[in-house]
Amino acid sequence: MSCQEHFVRQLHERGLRLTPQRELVLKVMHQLEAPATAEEIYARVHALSASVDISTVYRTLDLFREFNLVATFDPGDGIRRYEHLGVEAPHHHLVCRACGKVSQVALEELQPLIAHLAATSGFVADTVALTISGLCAACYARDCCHQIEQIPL
Amino acid sequence: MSCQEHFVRQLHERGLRLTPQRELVLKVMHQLEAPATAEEIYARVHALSASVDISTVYRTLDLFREFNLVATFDPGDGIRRYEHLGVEAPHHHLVCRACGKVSQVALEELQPLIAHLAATSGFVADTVALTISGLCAACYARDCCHQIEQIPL
DNA sequence: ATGCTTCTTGCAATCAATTGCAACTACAAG
DNA sequence: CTTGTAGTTGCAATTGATTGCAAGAAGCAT
Repeated sequence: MSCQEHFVRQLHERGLRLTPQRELVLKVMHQLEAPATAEEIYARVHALSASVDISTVYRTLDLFREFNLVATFDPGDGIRRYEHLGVEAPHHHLVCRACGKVSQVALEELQPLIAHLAATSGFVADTVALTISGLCAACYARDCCHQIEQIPL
Repeated sequence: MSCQEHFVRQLHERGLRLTPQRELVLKVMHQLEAPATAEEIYARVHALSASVDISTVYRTLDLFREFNLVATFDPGDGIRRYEHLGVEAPHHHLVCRACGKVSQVALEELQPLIAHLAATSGFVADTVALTISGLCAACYARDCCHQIEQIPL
């Protein structure tokens, strides 16, 4: 089953409709080889059909996220990136708070934690789109006075 | 050493200054008994001194975050909450994507994961302010068709 | 105290993202 | 094919948050 067929089926399951706008955004997501901002995605959609509004792109990307067709993360600059799942295996993101570098972590590496949370509190963590902030190895080495201590009132 | 003294010392270490505005925001943070939005914090600061601008509140809260005086998280509504550390022990947040409920996880529970990341990639995760999205036990039970499958292109 | 340098502030403009609403349209039923 | 209805869109306004900049003030040295 193609991605588009899968998408149509998920739409139907929820009583939603396939529109030209949604097809265009899906097509653009397939062309992306790297995570992109909503503005970048909008630019590509706009090139295909100039009448599509950016708010429609945002709404469609939200829909894709609900359907787990895309994952989102914020590399720390406050601008959300959308990443098509299927291009790469689902993975989590480590974002360096100092240099902004984004590295990936395979799902499996977080499995013990996710299993632990499920066992202790019943919380089922999303298996896509977890973003962990911190310092990458290089920045940690540079910034050695990063003690995090408890402050008394 | 009081929180304020600690704050002044951290300011001096970076060549920054103690201003009435920063003292006010710190005072308001101490009065909070629950995480608050920037707007709520601004309202309290404004009540103490009407001339303080909201952009100053945002800048000051950013500073507090750098100093690990506050932690921030987004419970899923797109509005950031600021939480004074010291009122409660530092902790991570589990945010339910369906009902918005926020539960807390002690630092220790994530220690194995953090240690694992440090060992494999050298990435030092922040020990405050990690937010994990997912479904709480109740919503998971209700929403049973949450399969996250890999979509072929 | 006084002056000087550098940081900080308030203001307004801006940015990314969301939302209300009326016009429009996908699509199933007849 | 036609119709009806509920989902969808474009537009404009709005929201939460950030930023550029000139005026102002903290804090150090004299």
